[in-house]
Amino acid sequence: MARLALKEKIRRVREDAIVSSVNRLLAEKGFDAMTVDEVAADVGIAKASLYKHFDSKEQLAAAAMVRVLEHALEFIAELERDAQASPLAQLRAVARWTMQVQLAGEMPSLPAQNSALRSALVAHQVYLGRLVEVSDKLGLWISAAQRDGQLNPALPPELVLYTLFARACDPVLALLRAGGQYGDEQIIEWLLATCFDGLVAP
Amino acid sequence: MARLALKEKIRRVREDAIVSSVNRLLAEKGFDAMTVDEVAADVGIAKASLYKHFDSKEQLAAAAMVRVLEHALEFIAELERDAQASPLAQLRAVARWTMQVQLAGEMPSLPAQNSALRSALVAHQVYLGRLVEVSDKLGLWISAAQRDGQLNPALPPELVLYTLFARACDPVLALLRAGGQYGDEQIIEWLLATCFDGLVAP
DNA sequence: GTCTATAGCCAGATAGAC
DNA sequence: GTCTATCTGGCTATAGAC
Repeated sequence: MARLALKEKIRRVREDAIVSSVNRLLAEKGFDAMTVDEVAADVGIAKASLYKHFDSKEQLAAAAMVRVLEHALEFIAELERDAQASPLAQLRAVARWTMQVQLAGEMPSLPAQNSALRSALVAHQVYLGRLVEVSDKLGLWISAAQRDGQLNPALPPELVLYTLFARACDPVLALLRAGGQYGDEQIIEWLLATCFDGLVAP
Repeated sequence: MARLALKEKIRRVREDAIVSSVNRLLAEKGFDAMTVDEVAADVGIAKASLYKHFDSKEQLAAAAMVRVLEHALEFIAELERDAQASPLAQLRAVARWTMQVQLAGEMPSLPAQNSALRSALVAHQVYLGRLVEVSDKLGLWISAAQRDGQLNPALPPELVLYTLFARACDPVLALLRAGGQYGDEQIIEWLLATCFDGLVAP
């Protein structure tokens, strides 16, 4: 029994290291440019060993997405402890968090059009489950903020949700940073402003 | 002389057909998923003939981008004829146009992270020239709108420019359409609203 | 310039020994 | 489960006849 548990622990640690490498490489180069050889080299194991843990490149990407979603759920759970904050403030905090993750080079970037990847993701029960959890949590805040008159009630809640998700992989972040003129915090504040308050004058 | 001009005309028509196919395929599947074989089959010529016109897959993509930028410049030129319109209205019109192009399946989608493609693009003089032209035209309107107090003057003009470019390939558009509940015009109006006025209540 | 046929390469996945 | 070595398929690009 103890030996089985130990092996299981070792397996989890190894898979955690794999997912960390995948997560970083996905953030750096994107799904298509990332190769399984690179992942194996980065982890420091042979490619064949990788395939003992994950069946395909798509499964690797799914595992990375699951990790990100679980981190998001942890962050959301922390926010929920503060019952004082308004729903709008909570949504802004989540958006800020996603931008910080992106600037830290830890947000996997998956092509929306890769069909093999898409079908693997929609068939991935764990991924789907986490995605629904996050969507439900955010959906509650969105509805509340619209009832309170903080968010524009004319917008469908799904539009608000998709917009927040899209800001998590907004290319504007990387473009502004590439300019090199502004600090990360300044960039995030500006993007939050354009996301929630728009481009027009206040 | 006449024969040379005729051959030149034929060449242009053929290359125009090629670029049309590339443009559509890039919009449908993206750069990585598009294969040169598909392009050749779509145009109805052999792959080797394709390579007589364009040196590489990257050059094909660049040609498609040049065409889109030239269409944008034409649209901007039309807008400039209406001296009555405010700079903000002009920018909204441009943003609406990019979304219409996207929904029509005519907006090429290039991965931001493909390095071979990026280096080919930054070395492509015609592409760079058109990109600068569009940026300059929009930059004038952005500055004017900020002076008028229509656009938030606290935002750097480049941030506004990047934000408009990003809306031209916003995944939210496709997500909302995939839901199937709303018409294209409705979707565009909502996205324009979130882009310029933000998510918060008016 | 157009075609058929193929070179050359690379990346995902696997066989089989240990 | 880990490794080395290899298979396999698909893709970009080109050779060479016409």
